[in-house]
Amino acid sequence: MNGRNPTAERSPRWQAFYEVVAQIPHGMVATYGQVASLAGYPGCARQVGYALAGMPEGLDLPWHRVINARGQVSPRTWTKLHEFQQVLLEREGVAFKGVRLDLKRYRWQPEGS
DNA sequence: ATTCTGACTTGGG
DNA sequence: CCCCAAGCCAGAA
Repeated sequence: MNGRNPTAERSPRWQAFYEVVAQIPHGMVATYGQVASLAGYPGCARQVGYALAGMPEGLDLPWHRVINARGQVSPRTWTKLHEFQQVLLEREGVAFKGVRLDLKRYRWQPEGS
């Protein structure tokens, strides 16, 4: 199913997810679970993907920098956006090894650690 | 109110 | 490395 913009704006959780995604630096990536935790909602990884699906088009978010824990772009069910997503990442200098990328190398680590 | 589904994660085998 | 079950939230029927 697809998202609806209105719900995104009245849901504080989705709002928090967007805030985190917006902070992912160029050339780096974060997993859904990571975004969820940083947003203050650990365990809600699924909701992150759900929120991004309903992301307003006007919103300028680096949604392509969010991938799954396996280090690969999550395939969409009804669209080919995953292909586009990989292109966008490669364009930022992220190298894919087949369908995956090296998470240890490209994973975003906020504020030292 | 109940059921199903989805851009997921994690732990075990 | 792969596959499976459970947990998770929100929206649609």
